[in-house]
Amino acid sequence: MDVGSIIKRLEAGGHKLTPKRRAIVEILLAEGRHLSAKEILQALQGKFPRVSFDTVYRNLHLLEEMKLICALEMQDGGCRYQINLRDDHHHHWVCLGCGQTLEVPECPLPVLKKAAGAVKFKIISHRFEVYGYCEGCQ
Amino acid sequence: MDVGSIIKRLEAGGHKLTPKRRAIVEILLAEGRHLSAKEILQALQGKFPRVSFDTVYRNLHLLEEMKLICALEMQDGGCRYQINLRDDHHHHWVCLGCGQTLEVPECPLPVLKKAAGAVKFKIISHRFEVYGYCEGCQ
DNA sequence: TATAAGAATAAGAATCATTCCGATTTAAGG
DNA sequence: CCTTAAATCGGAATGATTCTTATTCTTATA
Ligand SMILES: [Mn+2]
Ligand SMILES: [Mn+2]
Ligand SMILES: [Zn+2]
Ligand SMILES: [Zn+2]
Repeated sequence: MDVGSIIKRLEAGGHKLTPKRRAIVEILLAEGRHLSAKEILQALQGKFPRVSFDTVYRNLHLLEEMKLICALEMQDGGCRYQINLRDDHHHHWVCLGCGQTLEVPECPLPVLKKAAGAVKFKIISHRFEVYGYCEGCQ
Repeated sequence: MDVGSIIKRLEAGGHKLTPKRRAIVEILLAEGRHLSAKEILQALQGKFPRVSFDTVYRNLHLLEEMKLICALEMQDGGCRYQINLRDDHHHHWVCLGCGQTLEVPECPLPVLKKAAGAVKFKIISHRFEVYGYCEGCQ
């Protein structure tokens, strides 16, 4: 993922390319790890001292909708965001030490659905995250 | 699960049996479905008009630690609580309509760990919930 | 280049679940 | 009954996220 292809996909979706929007993407690309909304705001304030939380969240929601970033729900309920390296639906192992993530090879839902068998339940959404420490942080 | 066996386990754990603690257990048993902290507080205020949120959360956390209740994390980030019908670790299908829950037969984690194979990652915790509509609510 | 329309933003208030605090009360054992 | 740690109260504080209104950009089109 690079700035160019992300911008291309934003434009294809009919969204404006504003300086703050571009900067948020650049910050996420430059950092490589998952960042909280607050961290993104602080990084953004380097270039734009008057930027607001509202702008950060609005853009994060947009980028998430377009599947350009992954939103990771943390143990404490907060969210962290990172550039999406894949196009398909997937989950993460999240390192609580360094913030690195590993991607879970397969979503466990299909297997469970098969196991549930007869159970009639219309699935709307699901969440699955694993928290711990990567090799380097143990 | 009945009040008696829950009280027995609280006492075995060295915890006092206070009127509010007992009432919270009774409310969860009587309702059968998962309740938010606010709903529990409101029900509790029927008997104890001056009870506080602090008391509700303190007791819910205690009951959860003792595995007497399950805390379900909802889509919106809030939590709901219900009497734990099983002693082992498990997850839930949560009906967004009626609040009913179905228990997932198996935790997907062991299978994933095997699939991950060589990955060295010290797991601290994980979350897995499925949201949707049960047969009656579809 | 000028204009218009809609998208995006700023600033700060509001929300809402949850936690924290210091003062007071209470359950349970001896 | 006494003692003491545990539990509670009342309300303030927290912190992430959302909302509101006025204002400013972007982009397309004339
Ligand atoms: Mn990912
Ligand atoms: Mn359960
Ligand atoms: Zn999945
Ligand atoms: Zn599990």
